[in-house]
Amino acid sequence: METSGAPRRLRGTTSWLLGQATTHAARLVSEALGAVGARRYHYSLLAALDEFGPASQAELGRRGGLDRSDVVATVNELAEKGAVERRPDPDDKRRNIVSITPSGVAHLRHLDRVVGQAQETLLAPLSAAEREELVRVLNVVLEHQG
Amino acid sequence: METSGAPRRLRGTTSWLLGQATTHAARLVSEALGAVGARRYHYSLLAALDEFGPASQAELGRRGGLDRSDVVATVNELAEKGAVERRPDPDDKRRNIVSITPSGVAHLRHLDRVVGQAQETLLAPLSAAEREELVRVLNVVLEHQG
DNA sequence: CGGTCAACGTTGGCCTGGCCAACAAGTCGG
DNA sequence: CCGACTTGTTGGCCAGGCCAACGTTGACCG
Repeated sequence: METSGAPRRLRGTTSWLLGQATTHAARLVSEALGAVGARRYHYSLLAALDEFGPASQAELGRRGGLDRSDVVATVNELAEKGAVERRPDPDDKRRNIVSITPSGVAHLRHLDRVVGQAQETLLAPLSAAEREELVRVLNVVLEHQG
Repeated sequence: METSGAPRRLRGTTSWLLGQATTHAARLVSEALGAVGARRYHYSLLAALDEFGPASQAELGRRGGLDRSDVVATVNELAEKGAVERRPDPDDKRRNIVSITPSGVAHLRHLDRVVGQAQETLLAPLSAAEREELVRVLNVVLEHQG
């Protein structure tokens, strides 16, 4: 075994790097959202509605990778805020149709700015080119996974 | 406001991208570790010991960003497995000195491979150059944050 | 020397995020 | 009409990250 002298640079391992970076980024975003009284799920759900339009809760869950049960809670909270409207689907009595309200859109815009700012501080040390490359690479990774 | 017609590409937002990528990466690593009965903390702590040598629990916590209380639990579990040894510090009765055992080193090597494999599947769609660049950029970001 | 403050290990608890199981109500294909 | 499936909902589990408190011990300063 060559575990004798020099300390190994596990920290330099990509996997660990990823772990560090991910937790860091996740915390930044969560904190930013928490500061304005929102959670990740709120943002995810509002964004999905804004992007793809009204949908049933199950469909919303599929869009954002949320569990059905979590969609219930999130829609409840957003509905209380008036950011979202939940009404029964006349064509399928099992379903609720969830749609974003104008107030919800405004709220989403706000969250957009907040999250964008968090990302700004995170990526501060990177040049414009590096950021672009990072975004591109991350997109590749994500799309590949489905 | 130009929020009229076309759906916006929120998903393309870097912040959201980061969110997606982070959760995805975190899950991959956690699953890989869980498959061999380990957790993030175990890996983190073993790596810190292997890299920097024996230390008190508080010091270990600082190295890996773990809370003191979590270090206690993790050391307990690792000690039961025989991967780690905890003995009182003769020079400072407040402290315990935690050191990694040969078996622990072997265990760590195993975890290294497991985590590396997870990362391999994550980064599969990337070219060697892209991976290098990704690692470099992530390092920059992390170092900048401290 | 005594007293004060800080660090240590430990216990216990909280909140969040992600997940799963079960259920009743509803839909749909055969 | 019957079985298989979907939907919304409730309840619960486990992990991760954090914080508060406590008793013990050490360092420092008057």
